[in-house]
Amino acid sequence: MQVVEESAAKASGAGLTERQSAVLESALNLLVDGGEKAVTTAGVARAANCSKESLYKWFGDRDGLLSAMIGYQAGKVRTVEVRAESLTVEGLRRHLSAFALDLLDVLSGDVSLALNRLAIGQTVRGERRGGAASGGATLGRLLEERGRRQIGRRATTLLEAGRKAGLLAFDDADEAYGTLYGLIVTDAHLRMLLGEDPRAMKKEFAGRAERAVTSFLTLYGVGAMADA
Amino acid sequence: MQVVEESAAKASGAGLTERQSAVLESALNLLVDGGEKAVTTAGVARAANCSKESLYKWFGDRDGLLSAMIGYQAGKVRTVEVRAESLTVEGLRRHLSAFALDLLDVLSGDVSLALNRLAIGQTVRGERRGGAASGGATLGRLLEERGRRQIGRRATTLLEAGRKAGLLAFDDADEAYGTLYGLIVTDAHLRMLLGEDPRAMKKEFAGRAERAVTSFLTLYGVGAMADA
DNA sequence: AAGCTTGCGTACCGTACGGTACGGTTCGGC
DNA sequence: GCCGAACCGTACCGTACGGTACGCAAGCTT
Repeated sequence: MQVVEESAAKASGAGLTERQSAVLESALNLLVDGGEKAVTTAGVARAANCSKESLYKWFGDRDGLLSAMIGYQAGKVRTVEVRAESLTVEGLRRHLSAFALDLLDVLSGDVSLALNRLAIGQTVRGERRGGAASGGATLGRLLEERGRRQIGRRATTLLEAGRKAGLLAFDDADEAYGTLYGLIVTDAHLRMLLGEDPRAMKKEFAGRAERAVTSFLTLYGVGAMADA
Repeated sequence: MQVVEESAAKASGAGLTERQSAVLESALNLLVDGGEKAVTTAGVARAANCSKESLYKWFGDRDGLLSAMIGYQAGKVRTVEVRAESLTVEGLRRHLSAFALDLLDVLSGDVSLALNRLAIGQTVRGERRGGAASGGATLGRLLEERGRRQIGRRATTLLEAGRKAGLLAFDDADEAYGTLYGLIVTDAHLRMLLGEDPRAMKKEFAGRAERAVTSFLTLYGVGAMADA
């Protein structure tokens, strides 16, 4: 039994045909420059040259579509695993700076901002609205799991490597990561979510990243690390 | 010419009668436990026992109503000016801790979270949607001006006082404040915006504030400040 | 007491959107 | 060459909401 559907299809996300991925891509574009209200079922269908009926067949629901959009986008972000061996002072600093820049780049991305706005807009009082199609995971949680946690893992492994190499000192890796995150991002993310122009902020990213890393090393670096 | 309207009316906000303030209060309650979609003109009218016609007469528009809600709530937050004279080492630390706790309390408040979600939900790609009634200020900008900046001023004056007393060392007060903000808040605000239960996080606020202040003093404190 | 303003309650209209149904078309399999 | 599945395009339905209009009661001003 030769299953064509499996050989030809299956893009990045979990069990999505190419067609469906293309549709989600269109939907994301729509979301990016129109906000949530621009993502109407008719609008997506028109933009993607597909029928509403297919949308409902594939995603079940408008909420299902939104969830799929988040899942799809999150699936595209692959965090580069850092090879932590042979970590030198300068190497750690470089890796931290690279991480800081990557983090700022991700957070300031058009799609990321749009999806965060979407998820936040759906959120109500600690509970989330709208039942997602695939198993009850909600948009906010989804975004947190697939985005934040994912990128956090990369950072914590880096920090652990630094500690193991005797370059960093901390008790709780998550706490240290929290500090690093705060130093890097401060309120930039929220300001962008509220509408501040990301392009204007991107110019400051390099300096911001450097300062954050320097401060972080001052706080958690061992010995002469801070001066590196 | 004895103007009754002025003697009897005018609550906290700019030119709002008591009745209107009461209506806005109802609307805020509605927003807090229903999200933006719960704030319908009919719903607000019903909750506040007023007519839709009055709503439109007073606020002109649904967007005007939303703007008024933000302005009203922002008007209620009065930041306590710190008397910066006679600043001691311990005093500075206490003030910083108090600020940190206040900040976390404000950001985790139900109304604050709801309004931030509202403003973020209205935001699209650097521009803001929906023309506010009063002069074109938009929701995101409004929230930023009246909330963030306001509370930021309190912090920067405190930091300036610390520097003048020779307890802190920094070049740019805003930059130092940014660092302080990041250390205190990290990603807690965003997590709450995405639906994390604020009550669960509030338990960690005290410890979080202390750690943040200690770190901040390590970075910017002069001499033995950090050990205070 | 008459008149006017204010504002409540309700009914109403237009529109936009989520969701469904149906006819027509393309494409792979027999 | 025929069949069925998938899918497009569109038309359709119900509902919900923003915004407006009208009728009517309460509280002033004169």
